[in-house]
Amino acid sequence: MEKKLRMTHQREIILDELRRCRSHPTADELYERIKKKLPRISLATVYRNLEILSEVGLITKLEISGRQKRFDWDVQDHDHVYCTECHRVDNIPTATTTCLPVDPDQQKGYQITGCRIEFYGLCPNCQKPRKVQKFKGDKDMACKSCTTGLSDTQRQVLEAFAKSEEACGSKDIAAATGMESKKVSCQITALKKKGFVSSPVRCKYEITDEGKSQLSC
Amino acid sequence: MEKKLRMTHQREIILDELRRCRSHPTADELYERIKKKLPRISLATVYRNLEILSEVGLITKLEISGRQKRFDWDVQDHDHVYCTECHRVDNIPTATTTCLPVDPDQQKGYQITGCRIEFYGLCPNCQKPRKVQKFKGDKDMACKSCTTGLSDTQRQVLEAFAKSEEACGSKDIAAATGMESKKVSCQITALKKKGFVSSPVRCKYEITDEGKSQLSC
DNA sequence: CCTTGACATGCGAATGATTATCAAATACAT
DNA sequence: ATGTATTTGATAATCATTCGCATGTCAAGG
Ligand SMILES: [Mn+2]
Ligand SMILES: [Mn+2]
Ligand SMILES: [Zn+2]
Ligand SMILES: [Zn+2]
Repeated sequence: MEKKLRMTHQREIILDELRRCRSHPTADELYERIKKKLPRISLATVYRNLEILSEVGLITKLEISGRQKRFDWDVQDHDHVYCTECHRVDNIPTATTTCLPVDPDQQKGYQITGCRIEFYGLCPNCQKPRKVQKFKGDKDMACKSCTTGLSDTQRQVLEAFAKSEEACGSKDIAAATGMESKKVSCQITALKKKGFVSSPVRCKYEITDEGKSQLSC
Repeated sequence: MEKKLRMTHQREIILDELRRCRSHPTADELYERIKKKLPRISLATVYRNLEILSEVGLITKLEISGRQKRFDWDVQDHDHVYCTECHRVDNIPTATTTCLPVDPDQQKGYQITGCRIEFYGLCPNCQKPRKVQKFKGDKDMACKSCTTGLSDTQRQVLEAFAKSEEACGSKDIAAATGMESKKVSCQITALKKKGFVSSPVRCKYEITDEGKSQLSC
């Protein structure tokens, strides 16, 4: 009573496109590439087929911890590393399979059917001196606030404040600079710590004299 | 310049409640338990605090492949198994740490900072002859539809529909039966295929005469 | 006591990834 | 060629999680 698969054009292209990827694309990345060949394809179709193809074992679905699923044309059993900064995923050769910490089949009453090993760290790109760093929350900002200068982003935010006649919120700055408001509010917090902006009213901020002088450096 | 944490009542209760859990609850499960002590607490507060507590190392955040995050009061380094059927998560003692397949630090140019090992399989409960089975997609349902009868779960759902005056959605049934709504909607799909429920409007279902007669067997 | 300001909370709305729904199109066994 | 089960595209729904914001709390200092 297995339902049989049809080889539709879209299914073929999806498989083909994944196979010519050396990387481990997400459904969405694949969708973007496939749209060039099949402009009318739906994202749902991509998801559907990746699911089906992995069910029948033509491709592998990678479930990297807590993030987007990725897909692999390589159905051989192998492990992966992912970069905690840019989320890139690569294959990684593990020492030997005989070395796997697999305990006797029955553990805690579980009937174990598999094991996933994930390494994580920084990819070659992200090891380089921080450039387009992802936000890491307050910790990062604390570091930055130790330095005397202003990051490009902070300067941008501060300049937006300088242009404003009255105290304004993070949303206004976001609109003025085109930055994400999340990022903006982080920057505001940092600027506030440095004393370059102050908050006359809750959730509203304005540039301080210190901030103004900072800008003119 | 680290921001200092306050031990608020809700934070205390959240930590306390997690610590008295032998399991690895999700934020939502914890929220449900905590609501009994703090009925006015917000789910966002639970999330926020679990995040903060794990950041400062008082608890551990588990990122089990592709599903809900779970939390662990135990900050010792240890591995986990999860059941592919019911998604329960348990600790699992691995043979010896010396046996980990950790290759030399530099692999593929990655600077590896960690490794996660996840075992999966069937928990003791789910090894028993299928009872409260999780959805497995159409394949499973096709099988079920070959059988003449109704599973316990399906009967439960169908009974809930029988009690309803008007067409209702999976959420309503979930509420009425106390089942997960995801599970419910799978059951509805199966029931629809069997012709025991029909969909007068998108996303709303009602019991059919066939369904009613099925119930009276 | 009465302010302040940093930190926290509750609420609701937003987000992002994925899945479900359903009418219309299509593949493919007969 | 035809009937029908499968598949598609478009879109709405779902689910877990996070964000924005007004409000609340509390320790420290007038
Ligand atoms: Mn791979
Ligand atoms: Mn544990
Ligand atoms: Zn990277
Ligand atoms: Zn189980």
